[in-house]
Amino acid sequence: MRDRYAKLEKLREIGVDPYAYSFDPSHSLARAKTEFEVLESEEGETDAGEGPHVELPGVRVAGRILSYRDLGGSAFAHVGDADGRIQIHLKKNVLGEDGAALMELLDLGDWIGVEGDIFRTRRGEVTVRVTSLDLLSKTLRPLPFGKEEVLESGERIVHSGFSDLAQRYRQRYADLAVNPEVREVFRLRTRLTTELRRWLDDRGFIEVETPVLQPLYGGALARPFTTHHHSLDQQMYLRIADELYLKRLIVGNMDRVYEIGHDFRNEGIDRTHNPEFTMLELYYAYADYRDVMELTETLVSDVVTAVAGTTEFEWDGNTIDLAAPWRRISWAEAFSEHTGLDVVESTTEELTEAVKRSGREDADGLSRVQLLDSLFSSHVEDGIIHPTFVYDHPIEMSPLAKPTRGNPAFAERFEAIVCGFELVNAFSELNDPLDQWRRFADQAQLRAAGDDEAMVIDEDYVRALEYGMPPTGGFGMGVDRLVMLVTGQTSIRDVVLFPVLRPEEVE
RNA sequence: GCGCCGUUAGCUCAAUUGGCAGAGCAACUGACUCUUAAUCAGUAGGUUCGGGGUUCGACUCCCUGACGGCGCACCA
Repeated sequence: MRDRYAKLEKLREIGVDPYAYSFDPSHSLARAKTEFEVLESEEGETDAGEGPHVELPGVRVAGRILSYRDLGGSAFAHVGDADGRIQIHLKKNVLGEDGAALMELLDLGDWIGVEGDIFRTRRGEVTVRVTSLDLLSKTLRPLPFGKEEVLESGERIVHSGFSDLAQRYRQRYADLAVNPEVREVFRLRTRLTTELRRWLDDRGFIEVETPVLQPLYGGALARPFTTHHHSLDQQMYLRIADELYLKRLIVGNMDRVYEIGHDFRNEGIDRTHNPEFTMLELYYAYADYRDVMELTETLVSDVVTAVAGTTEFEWDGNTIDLAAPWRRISWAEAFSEHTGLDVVESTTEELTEAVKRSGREDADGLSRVQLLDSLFSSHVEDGIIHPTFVYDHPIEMSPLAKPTRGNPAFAERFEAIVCGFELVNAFSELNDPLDQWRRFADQAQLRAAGDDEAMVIDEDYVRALEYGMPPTGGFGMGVDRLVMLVTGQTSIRDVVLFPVLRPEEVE
């Protein structure tokens, strides 16, 4: 870095501002290249060095220097921007004295703007013959570039690239700058959320924003992040779910609503859990959970097709197909199939025994619900690879869902499970205020008994239900997890730009 | 929280049994005006993650701490 500080001084000495104020490109790098190729095909021959000499004159482009090959009197470099790269040819006798002096002071990573004509070199690469060179921003810290090889097939091989995971997450800016495939993951992520919105907007859903900072948390079973509002002198929480606010909107005659936003859960971190994650929740009037199942499989299947052109994905060694329809199996059936136990008939002692056998030592203190949940996660969920709706959960596990018609020990709820993790959770939403009150009361009892993930009573929410909520279906979907499936990433950290990490000291 | 593995130059990695800490790329100096993992000649670059210990001697062995990966546990 010391060398680069010296270059800063030299730049100022020769009258170059190392941090320019602006530049006005005529083309993005990708467009410049494409436009040249179109021109070439219109004018005939494209054979390198043969045929008519085609040029696209007067192009102004900008980007970061990715590679540099100094040949003395001239140099070749690759310049990259957000989604393209192009080779440039710098010649000292063309650039003149000032330009030549500037060339001497360039480093990998520097931002430059150039003007010139595009031609194809003898070796066949589309290249800008630079007539004017501007430094836009000097790089003081060397970027961790690898050496790059592009095979005839167009495949890009990086040698000794930037691969230390911790560093890549902490210095995502450097990761993005040198690893275009990382940029591609996040570009695809954005296309996916854009398509989700388009799909929902087309069907009359409206996007809303509900509070992230809440006086009470609810809508899921999880520990919250807690904070304090000074002037109200009140405990506040970061939301763990959007659910209760969105359903208040259904009460308020907003028939179809959705929200894409961050939820926060104060739980462990692993490859499918980041404490802050993106949830899509939607609710619509007059629907039950069967309707939501159809909506779910259609939505996912349509949206992934729109962004990836396929519903088939390779993920962690499995090939999965997200095309509708998805398999359906009842919770009780899946449970007895994989554990050999009956949900209703089994005694709490039998369940406790089974949990202990599955390797968990704290089984004795657990409630029946926790036992069932524990067995389900360890025996059933992990084994489900292909998209599957598991429906009709035990009602004690589902305090916001209507009882299953004709079978009130269960609730009209489903989870969509793919590759061993939960992608979607949905209900026929409970709209009976008296029943909802009883369910909250049951949760309060669990809480009193020491289950710190049980729900807290939300009296205002019950008041809203008293005003009447129509029959409603709704779901919550883990957007990060869908992005993981579509991009083939097996860690949520690879689809979150700045994942939660332990703090470090910056040198 | 528990277990296993890891942390060496800016980046990617070596270092035999405990015996002089090395390479490629990047950087720097020089040569070269169609190169593309450019090439050629040379130079410099280190608190071997931190702290403690064993030893004549520690990158290497022991203890401890930090950070990371994987697995388990927790977790809609």
